[in-house]
Amino acid sequence: MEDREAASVSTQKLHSMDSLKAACANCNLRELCVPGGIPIEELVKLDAIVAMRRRVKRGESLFNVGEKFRSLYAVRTGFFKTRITSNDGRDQITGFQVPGELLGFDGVATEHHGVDAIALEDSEVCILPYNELERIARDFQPLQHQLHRVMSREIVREQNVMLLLGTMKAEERVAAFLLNLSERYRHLGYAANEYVLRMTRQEIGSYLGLKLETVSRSFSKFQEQGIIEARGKNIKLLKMEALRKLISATKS
Amino acid sequence: MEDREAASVSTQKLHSMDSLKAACANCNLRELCVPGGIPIEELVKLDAIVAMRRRVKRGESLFNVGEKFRSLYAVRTGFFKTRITSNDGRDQITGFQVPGELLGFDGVATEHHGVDAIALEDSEVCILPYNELERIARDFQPLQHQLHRVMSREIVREQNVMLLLGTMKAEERVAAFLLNLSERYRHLGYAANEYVLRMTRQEIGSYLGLKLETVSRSFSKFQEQGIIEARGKNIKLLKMEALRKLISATKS
DNA sequence: CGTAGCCTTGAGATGCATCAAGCATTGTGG
DNA sequence: CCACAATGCTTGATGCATCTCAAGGCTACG
Repeated sequence: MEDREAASVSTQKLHSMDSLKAACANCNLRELCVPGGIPIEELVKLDAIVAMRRRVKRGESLFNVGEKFRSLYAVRTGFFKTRITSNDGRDQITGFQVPGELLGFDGVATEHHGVDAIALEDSEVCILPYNELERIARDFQPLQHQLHRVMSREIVREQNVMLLLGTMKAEERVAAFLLNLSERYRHLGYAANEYVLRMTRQEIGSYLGLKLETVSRSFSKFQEQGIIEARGKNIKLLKMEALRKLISATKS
Repeated sequence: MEDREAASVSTQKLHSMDSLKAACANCNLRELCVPGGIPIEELVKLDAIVAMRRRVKRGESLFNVGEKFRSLYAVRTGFFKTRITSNDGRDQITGFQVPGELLGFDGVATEHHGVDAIALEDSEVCILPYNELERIARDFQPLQHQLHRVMSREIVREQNVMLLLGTMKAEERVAAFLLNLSERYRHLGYAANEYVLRMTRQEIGSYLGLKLETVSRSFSKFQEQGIIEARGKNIKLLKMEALRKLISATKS
């Protein structure tokens, strides 16, 4: 419930010399800046408000349920999970976030965060104060539109997770998960067919609505079939086409 | 893929005399207008762009996957479902919409609709042309903020559905569904403990990730226990507290 | 080097899906 | 207005996918 930005030691104001280029030029702020083709003079304005950074160590949270919502966060480096918890203590991972992705939209509705955001490795985020973001979005239409696009994309992503949770079998879910991660790593410029998982089997299971044993068994089965190689958290996708077939095996 | 607004016979321009009051004063446009406490002069602007209506008969669709996105829709009267479909033909209902709620946010990201929206009874919607909505949101901060709140609320709603699909047992899901409908009817000024379902068992099942037989059995069981009375689509909630207990029966 | 967390694998239990049959309700055309 | 067809709903019997419980091995970190 506290205002962490004010208190956090790891929050730092960038030197103004840096800030012109730093935030949106060097930063992987793909989601907000890149797709709109935002011109340089507007990037400067954005830079001005995105000048704050914050480091979050592995296992620590960026924000927690109930905290006052003030900012969105753009992942610069690292890896996060978001987690929702019900009254009676059930929880579910609602997403994993990689560099370039935005966090915190759940807080806009109620002005309080509705999920926990937890770093799965040492990470760094850009802080985007939400009031200021709304202000410059009013003056600058492409940014406004881009902001709406990102929120809409999150809605669409969640609808697809609902489809996965509501209709797919365990192995199909795991295959879809592996391919989704692959696609996102590729998009970041990393290898699409070989990566290191940042989350545990139990976290994968929580996201997919499965128990960790079921995730493990799916991995083992794919490995027997020669579709993947899984040594702990090291994953190689040997037959991506076979994985794709698994999730689109025409059900009436 | 067609531009229905232009072609539809049931779309009608309101008389300008009416339009001053009609759209946001008489209309149940709760989500966008009411919570912000939007002043009358701004309501006039909103009215100007919301002057178009459209009727959708039971069973017909308001929009379909792949259609060009141009507008959001506010349900004035009636009842809708939204449905997502995967490549291989699996589908899932992603939500039910009652009067006052907005439809179509999934289209903003890609400029094409990602779900089908289908009327479950004869319905009427207000058409909110999206470009114009963005334009006046730029000039009028409370509307901008309200728009963001509504999108955020949709994100939060979907996260809660993910939690339901990922962690709850069949009867818990059905109980949660009945209570959720109850709450929304209450909010519309109807009885909270007695209502008529507008959707089939199979549609409820699709939304909850269950088969229709399982939904039916849950209803029957609740009825045996005296918690509800279910005669076809007529539902009475006799013991709301018991229903609430069902969904928060402390799981470790 | 030791310990705690993480992962794998097996065996058995169970909740939900599937298949099937009959009943109820709604809408339609005679 | 009635008869009938189509659609929706309920209930039972059976099968199977995934969970649960358990044990042992692996890995990473202090």
